[in-house]
Amino acid sequence: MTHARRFTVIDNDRPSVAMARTGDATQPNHAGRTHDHSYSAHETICFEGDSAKSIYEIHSGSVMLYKLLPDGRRQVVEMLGTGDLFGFTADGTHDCSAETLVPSVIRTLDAGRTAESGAMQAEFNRCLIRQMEQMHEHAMLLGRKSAFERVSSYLMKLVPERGGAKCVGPREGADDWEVVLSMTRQEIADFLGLTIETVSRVLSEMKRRGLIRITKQDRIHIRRVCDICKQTGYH
Amino acid sequence: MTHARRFTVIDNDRPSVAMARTGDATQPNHAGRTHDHSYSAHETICFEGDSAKSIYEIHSGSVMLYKLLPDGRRQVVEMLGTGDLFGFTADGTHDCSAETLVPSVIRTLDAGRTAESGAMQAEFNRCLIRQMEQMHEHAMLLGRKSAFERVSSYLMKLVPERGGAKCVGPREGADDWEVVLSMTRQEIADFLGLTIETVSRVLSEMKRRGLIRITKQDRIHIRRVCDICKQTGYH
DNA sequence: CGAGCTGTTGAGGCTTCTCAAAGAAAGTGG
DNA sequence: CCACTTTCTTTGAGAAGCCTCAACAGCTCG
Repeated sequence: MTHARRFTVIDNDRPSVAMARTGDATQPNHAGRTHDHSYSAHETICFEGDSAKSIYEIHSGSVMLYKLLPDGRRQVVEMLGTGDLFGFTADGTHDCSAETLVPSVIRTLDAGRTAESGAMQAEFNRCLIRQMEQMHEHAMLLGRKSAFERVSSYLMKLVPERGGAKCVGPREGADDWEVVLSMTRQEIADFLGLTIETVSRVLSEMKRRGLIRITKQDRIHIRRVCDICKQTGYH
Repeated sequence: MTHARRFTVIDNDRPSVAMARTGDATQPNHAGRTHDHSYSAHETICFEGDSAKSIYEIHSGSVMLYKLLPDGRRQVVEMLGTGDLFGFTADGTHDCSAETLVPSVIRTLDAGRTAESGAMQAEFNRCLIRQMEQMHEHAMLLGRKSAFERVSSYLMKLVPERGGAKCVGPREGADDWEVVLSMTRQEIADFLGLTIETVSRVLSEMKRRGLIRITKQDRIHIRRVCDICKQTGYH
């Protein structure tokens, strides 16, 4: 068996914080039934298995979606950012839990209403397609990449406009970059299908090789972006 | 390592089995711009990187989508069946290759046209949401399950109405079932993020434990479905 | 300043992979 | 219909990678 720290649903259970939140501007915007809701970092928006009454739009901030196995193994299946939608369901219940990574404003769209609007359908469609392509890429990472490649791929996701097909190539002069991690090591591990120790070891090894400097725990300075990119498995 | 080979596309406008499937958002309007093509087993429908001119609908049969790394590592990211759609793209090129697993009839929908129809958008979204939920589940499998759990999960996918949330439970009397594999060991391995040897070893181990009998290479008799289900990680 | 987290490092073990070879099954041509 | 080739599958032995367990270090906050 693989995998490490086990989560229990209890660990993540702090809905009261979210509920107690105040100052939510209720904006009648789209089809009439939307609310904006502010969350601080690491708050749960919805739980796997909850009956789904809404679709959520990330107005600002970022969110991770994850699933749990009964024994507590966790897999973070998606990382989403501003403009992304989540909470779609085929059968009326959410298949994932959703948790903020940073302070975020989440717009709640009434699920029944939204289906009526054609423009919104098209927007849903665009968003789902983009997310689906990311899932395909993530499946490749989880199924076929080494720990080193996984962490490298993760870092590259955090460097804007670099990596992948539409990479703009190294900047003139210095090709360094500082990424800010909004996830803990545990969350990164659960995203990459690794253990926390392995993530830590890979980062230490990168440090040893002079590829990165860890300035603060959540700040990683990449000496040359291209060097990390070459470790992602795509070169 | 890759099995990608191009075959000649045979034109064949055979009347459709799947047509009765649902209310036909797919059938009438854009009749000017759809074609049905017949493929035999293990033919490639489109390649990763191809410019995407169409969306495909599986009229009958089944299809796998896969991605390759430059060094030849392959990940099968989705398995699709009758009624499923694929070939959606965010940037104009296919992010996956698609290959039939069994003889299949594939309907080609002109990508430009389809965007106009609201009914079709809704159908696309339904399909994407279902596929997205499957991707989430697959990410869990790839990131967190052991080889034994992966193969068990795979077998359960092939037993109708069993496993997952909407499992109907064991039948009265015998709880056995024979599944027909439409994938080779290599394809199964690439789907499950394992090697062909590991898949083979797990199946042999299941045989040794009396959980299954392999009647032909592509036919597996499950002695008691519940026993396999208990090995999927969900119990 | 100590408690409580989060992250790092080490030693050892287990699962899965790699490499190699042999055994079935399926396709081919005489 | 049978030898032959090719492809697919199974099995074994050994290695590698990642995980588990355990202890320690560093940061944060009262």
